Amino acid sequence: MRILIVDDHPVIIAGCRALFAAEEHFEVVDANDAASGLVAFKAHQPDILIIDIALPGASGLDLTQQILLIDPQAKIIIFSMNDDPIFASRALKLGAKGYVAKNDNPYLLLEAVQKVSVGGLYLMPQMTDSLLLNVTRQNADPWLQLNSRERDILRLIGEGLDLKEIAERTNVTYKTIANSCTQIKKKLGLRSSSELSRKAFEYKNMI
Amino acid sequence: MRILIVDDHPVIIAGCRALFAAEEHFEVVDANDAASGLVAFKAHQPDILIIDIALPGASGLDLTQQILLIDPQAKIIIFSMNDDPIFASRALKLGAKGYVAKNDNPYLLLEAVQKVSVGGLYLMPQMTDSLLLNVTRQNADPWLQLNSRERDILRLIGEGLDLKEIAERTNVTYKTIANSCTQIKKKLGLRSSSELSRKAFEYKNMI
DNA sequence: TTCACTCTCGGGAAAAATTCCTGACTTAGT
DNA sequence: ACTAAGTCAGGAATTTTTCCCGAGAGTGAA
Repeated sequence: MRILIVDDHPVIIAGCRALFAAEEHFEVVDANDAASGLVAFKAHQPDILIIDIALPGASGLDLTQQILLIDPQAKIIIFSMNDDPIFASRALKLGAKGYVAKNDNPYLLLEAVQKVSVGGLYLMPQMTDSLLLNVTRQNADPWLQLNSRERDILRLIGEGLDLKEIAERTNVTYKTIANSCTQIKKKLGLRSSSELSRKAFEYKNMI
Repeated sequence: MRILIVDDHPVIIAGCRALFAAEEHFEVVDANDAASGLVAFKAHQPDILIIDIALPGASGLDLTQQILLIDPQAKIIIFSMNDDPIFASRALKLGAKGYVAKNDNPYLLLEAVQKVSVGGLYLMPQMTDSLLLNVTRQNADPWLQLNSRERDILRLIGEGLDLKEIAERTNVTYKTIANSCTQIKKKLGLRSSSELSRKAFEYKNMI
């Protein structure tokens, strides 16, 4: 079974390689950003992909979407620093087949690979509960309440632009942006623009 | 030679173990937060410590200080996600003997261990230049310009408190906090409270 | 002690950002 | 064509932030 690991931290790749080296029948290839990940996917036709979210440039979730456009059957496991279940939820919605957080036992990654390789889904145990809760109440993911312009603004805030710069960039008035920000804060339940800015940064790979 | 690795991501520890397993004469022990790192330090008396910065609870820089209080000769290498030279600068000032970023070749870590074990210092190549620049101009590290209350405020902002909450917590007026924030922004060259909040969060392990 | 200096704390007023309310305009559905 | 819904933006009120200033505490030297 061929596994493609996409991660910008070589030591993580080394850790994964060590994990799979202990097992039989695994062949590992790697890439360290989304662009070369896509190239490696086409070149090596891996059975399973293990993709980090926070990559330089395009995020691992972007890469996931690109790969699923090429091969809707691709088996992708997201392996991320972030243990917020909202990331797992987003990843699964995009079509990933598994989610494992890096601060958990790497053995879970092996479990995930085995489960996903036979067509299953895999989620870290502690994620399933909160995720099920989210699924039962409709729209517990507040990010989905944002419209496309609000999402654009959020992304630009995440990149560090201030409202004036965003207004210029998007060719709308400062007032409009300010009003939209008020909306965004309301929808996401944030109390200040500082909190907004921090969330935008924290979740920029997901927006 | 005994090495203690302190990192909250098991896969990183696995990567490091794989790295050292390929060499002779290394014995690796690990811990996954600052508290158990300190315990492991006392228990195993390692020759070299490899410490992550972003640990849950107390940061790796806190742990570095604690360990150096116990043994000023301890040989500590900081191994962090963060490639901002200001972290390296801070780490060395605190008494760490080396700094390697995780997004670089793990082989550098081996180099660092070898250099530090014989009493040297080790810095990633791309850090030395900007660090030397910082040393030549005095006080290029703007964080040092902050007084202790400003630092407190910055830390509380990093924890997500707003100015009113900080005022209550520290028993000073909202006005005073607001004025101090203005000062902090000026000293650090930040343009908005959003930027301040984000920096406070990003650098909270360093303040 | 007394003077000079510095630092901390916080008030007042001006400036800037944010919010709430509103209306004009566009687009889609019936 | 007529509602319904969504987008854009202005006015006015409100809140936050800045700038300037002064009172008081602490320090050190003559």
